[in-house]
Amino acid sequence: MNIKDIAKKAGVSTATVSRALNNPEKVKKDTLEKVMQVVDDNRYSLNPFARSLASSGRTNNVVLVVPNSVNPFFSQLASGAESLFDEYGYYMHVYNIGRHLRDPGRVTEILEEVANEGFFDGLILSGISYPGENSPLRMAVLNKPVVLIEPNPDSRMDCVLVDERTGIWLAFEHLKKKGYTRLGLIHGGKNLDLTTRKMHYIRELQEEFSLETRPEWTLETSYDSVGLTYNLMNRYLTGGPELPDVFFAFNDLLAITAARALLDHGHRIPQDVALLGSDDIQLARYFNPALTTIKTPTEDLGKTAARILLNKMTNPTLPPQRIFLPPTLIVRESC
Amino acid sequence: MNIKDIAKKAGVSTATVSRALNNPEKVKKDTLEKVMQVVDDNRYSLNPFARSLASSGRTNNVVLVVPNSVNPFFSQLASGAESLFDEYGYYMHVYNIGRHLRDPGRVTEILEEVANEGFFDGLILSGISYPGENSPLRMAVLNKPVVLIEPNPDSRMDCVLVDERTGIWLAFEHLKKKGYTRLGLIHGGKNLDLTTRKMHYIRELQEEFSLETRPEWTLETSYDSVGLTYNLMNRYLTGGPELPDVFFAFNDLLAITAARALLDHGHRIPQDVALLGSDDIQLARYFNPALTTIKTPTEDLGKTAARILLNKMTNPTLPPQRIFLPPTLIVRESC
DNA sequence: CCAGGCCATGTAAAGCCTTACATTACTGTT
DNA sequence: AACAGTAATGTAAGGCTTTACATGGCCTGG
Repeated sequence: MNIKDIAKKAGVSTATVSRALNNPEKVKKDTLEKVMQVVDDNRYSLNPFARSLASSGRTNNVVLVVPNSVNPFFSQLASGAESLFDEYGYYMHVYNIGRHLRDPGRVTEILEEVANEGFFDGLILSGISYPGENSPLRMAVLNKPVVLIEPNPDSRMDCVLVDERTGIWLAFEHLKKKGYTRLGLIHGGKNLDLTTRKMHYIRELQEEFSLETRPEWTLETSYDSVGLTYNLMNRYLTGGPELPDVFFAFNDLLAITAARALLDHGHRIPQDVALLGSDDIQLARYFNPALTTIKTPTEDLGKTAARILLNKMTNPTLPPQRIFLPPTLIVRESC
Repeated sequence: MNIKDIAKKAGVSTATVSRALNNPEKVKKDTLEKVMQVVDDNRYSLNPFARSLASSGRTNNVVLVVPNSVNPFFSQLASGAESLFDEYGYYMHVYNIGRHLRDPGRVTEILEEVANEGFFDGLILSGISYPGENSPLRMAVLNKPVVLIEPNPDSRMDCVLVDERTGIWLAFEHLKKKGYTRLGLIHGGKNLDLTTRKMHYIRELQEEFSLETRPEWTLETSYDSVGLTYNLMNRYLTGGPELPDVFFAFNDLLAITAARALLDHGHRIPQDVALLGSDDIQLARYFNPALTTIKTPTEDLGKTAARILLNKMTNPTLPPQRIFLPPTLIVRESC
């Protein structure tokens, strides 16, 4: 069933059917009704591929790629971006690359395929380290506007990032003021971008605030699985190890699960061990104890990326920009 | 830049270029290299619309429509579905209909447009009440396989649902055993499907378990905004009202925010007021106090829906099925 | 040395729509 | 009644790829 069939049945030309469906106001009322009748009777709808092909390919879709859709951080980011896209008549879809994150080759491959499928006008890549300048991805994707959120800032692309270093600086200042000196670290995987970046800044800054770290106080768990995180924390604590003054968890999800394990082992927070999170996900505030955390302006991150992409889509020749958003420290109960 | 240009530059036919790009193994090595060189030099990629048009429209994309992507419930559901799609080589994108949920007309419109864009092979609709038999959506969507999660079960479509009634039954049994008789309710909006459904079952069952409800114990907040929920709870509690024995929150997010408000007003949980949630989102277990909740087999819901859709996509003539998944009661600290 | 078969490649039709331009049908004016 | 001008509709080209079938080259075995 295609537009020709409909045209024949309605006794009009294909052009008229096309107009009836796309610009009803351009068709006389009688004709319109006649056509629509046939369309409805046959439950017909235009073939989207032919449509986009013929009309040179606008889709009104954009996609947001996230590394872990279960982390509320990315939901919030998505929510921010979406609100803007929605306002401008775009449909935002999110694609989660999660389970392949440990395999950079596969990530590139997937992105490339998604890009090739290409049923969208623009792309936002969030929290994913971007394969270098000449990667096939880059080429595949380059025909469409792309903006990056929060990766390494050294590429030549549009990106919006948060200044993690000052986030950590702020947090450390707070720790020092409160008199903490022994710093535990909880991250979710040694080889992941997020981890290495934060680690880097920590090393850079710890001396300035006289914070001591130790291998036995730095815990490797998982960004994907809170279950795993809890178990690892649990096992660690069962040994009754000597604890640091404060644990810095690399995201709030980690912080919350760690908190629970700490609590379950009878450690009070913050009296016995303090806890510092990162991100300020929505629930951070409602958790008990409420989380002290380095707030990433999550919604803003999404909105800003969306704004850039929106510009880029209407005007593809715009030069790339790089926007830094400032983190803040939210002091609550846990630290 | 199209396949013809590439073909010309490489001195081969379009068919060869097409093969080089889609089935490299069908092309002699020399030729392949020559073609790929030109492709790379020109950063060329096949036009996805023409591609899908020519190959009669397979895209390897599926979309999952959710009503609220910020609720971890749906993230988990998505995660379940995705794991299966991934296994079978499909890319799952999620579309959040969130901010339009209060306007059913708009919801239909959006779904219809998304369906018309139609760059996917199948669709899962979750937690959204489905516009009746003859709605335009139905027609728009009907060309592709659709499966429904968790809506009203009376349509003629594939759907997977959880038996909410027995969930509530189990919970009420527990409440009775524990000696609670005064039941508070926290929902997120009077006119929403989820609310009316649960309300219905509650009314049906409360007598059997001698649970008293009262207008002043039933609180209307918001499923979308935990901030709003907290504020409303806060305001409510500030009056120092007489509290029920136990609050049943219609989802865990509500439960957690309510808990926080309760705690902030000095009510101990469960000693002063107990709290019962619904869904069993991941964090429910880690919250302090750990949430007693009616567990929806969330991942399974997603997986099952995915499985049905997968079948339906390969064999569109399959008759519609309806699968019920059982909820269970997870007793933890809050009740 | 030739028939038969396979491999690599080419040719061209098919897939379905949009839209510039051409044509026809009307309306209202003079 | 004729004409101008506008509104409605039709014609057909163009958008880009896939793929069935055709072709030609080369190899193998008899």
